[in-house]
Amino acid sequence: MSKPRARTSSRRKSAPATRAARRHSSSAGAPAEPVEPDTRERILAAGAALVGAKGFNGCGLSEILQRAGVPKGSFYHYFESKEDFGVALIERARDEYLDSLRTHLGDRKRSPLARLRSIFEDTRAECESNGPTVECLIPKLALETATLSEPVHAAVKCAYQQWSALIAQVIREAQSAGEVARSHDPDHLADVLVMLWEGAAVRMQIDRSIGPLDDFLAFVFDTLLPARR
Amino acid sequence: MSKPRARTSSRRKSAPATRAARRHSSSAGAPAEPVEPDTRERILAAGAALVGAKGFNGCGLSEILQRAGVPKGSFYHYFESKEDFGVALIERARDEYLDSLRTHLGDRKRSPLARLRSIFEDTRAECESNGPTVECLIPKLALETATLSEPVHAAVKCAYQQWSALIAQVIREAQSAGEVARSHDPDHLADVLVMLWEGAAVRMQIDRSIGPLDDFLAFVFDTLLPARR
DNA sequence: GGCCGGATTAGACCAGTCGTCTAGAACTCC
DNA sequence: GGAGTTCTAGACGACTGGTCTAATCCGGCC
Repeated sequence: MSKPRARTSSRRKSAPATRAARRHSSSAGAPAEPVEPDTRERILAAGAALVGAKGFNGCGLSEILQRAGVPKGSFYHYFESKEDFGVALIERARDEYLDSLRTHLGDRKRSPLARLRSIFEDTRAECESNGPTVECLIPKLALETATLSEPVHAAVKCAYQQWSALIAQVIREAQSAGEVARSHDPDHLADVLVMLWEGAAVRMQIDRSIGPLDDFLAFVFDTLLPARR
Repeated sequence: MSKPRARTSSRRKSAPATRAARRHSSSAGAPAEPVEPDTRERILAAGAALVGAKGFNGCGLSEILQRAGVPKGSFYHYFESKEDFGVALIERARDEYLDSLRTHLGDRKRSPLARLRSIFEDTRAECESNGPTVECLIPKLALETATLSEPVHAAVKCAYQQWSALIAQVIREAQSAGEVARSHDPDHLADVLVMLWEGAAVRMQIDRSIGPLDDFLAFVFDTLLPARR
């Protein structure tokens, strides 16, 4: 029953987008793109939007490709299978998110606690403007496919570990700076923050309101972290 | 784009299960079902297992029906559509969970805090024995379909509100009994607990370990609730 | 017994699924 | 200019998806 499955993990094969096809208009949307993004990225972007909205199994390849303005034949040039595509989607979302995290956390002009706070408030602001529909792709894909596909599972797990580690690091700095009670174990506290944030994000989608994110911020920064002892 | 969609919300059409269903209990009470469970319930049970494992869009009707030993033609006698079936799935999971919650919380022989703790520890124990794969159907379906289907969304939302309300209630009792710091607002605290638990459940599936649930228990009952101030 | 009418089932139906495959266009490098 | 690689193009196939209509079952009624 199970397909043969071609072991290799994936990892963008090289730099396939030589010069990024100039012609080939057909692109429905993009009005003034300086250099139109390479095909692979276009597929991923369309996929992220669609999968975020309708789930991984909820949308078909054809739909994604049509939205990306890319023919089917190209898809299988860049990805081995839909599953492989899912992994790429997660890696992309993870890299994007972790990069933004590192940017915030590396801002030495602010105190560690302020930096920590900023990463959550930033997302909150984004959700406020884009509507609470903004989807966290990762938990979504995680719940939907993690039980089925080992590669997807691995990608998700890795994303969470890195995320937790970054938070733990800034907590340590905040403790050194005396901004956070030393009684908290940084690693456990980081896990708690990540879990709570995750839960808030899920709840936000359910309530269709950013209220849960506000609850998160209020609880974490007004109650939890400043706690004596 | 969107299908015509047959207006009526759903709500089990009447009493389709003529005799078969011993009036389809619904009042959880039903002790021992001598007669084999009615068809509708069999479909729901099979669906819960399969959807929990593979997602709502990840498994087809035929698969569910085959597992339930019910012919395909019968499905549309009991449900209007697959979406309607999804709603029923959620309502079933919600009723089951909330009932078990009420049982625990109504146990007057224990202190409010002990009761609160027991509902989480109970699930933890269950996950430990059944493997961490145990799926919370509700968040899964919520993330997967809530953006698409209004009825599903409503069912999920309702489930969370009731859940939160139950937790808030027992927190109030615990505060009256002096077991939990009064500085916490019961409603907000309940939301935080629910979010955190939700996040822990998601994380459990990702880590494939009940570690996150233990982190939850330790954090909530050793650190958060006993907090002075 | 003959008939009726609702409950239940069987299976056809087609749109849509993922994935394959062959042609050829576009570009690079010799 | 020509050879070779990369990428695009989209028809195609095998299959499954959810849905629905037409037939069957079965107990009750005259």
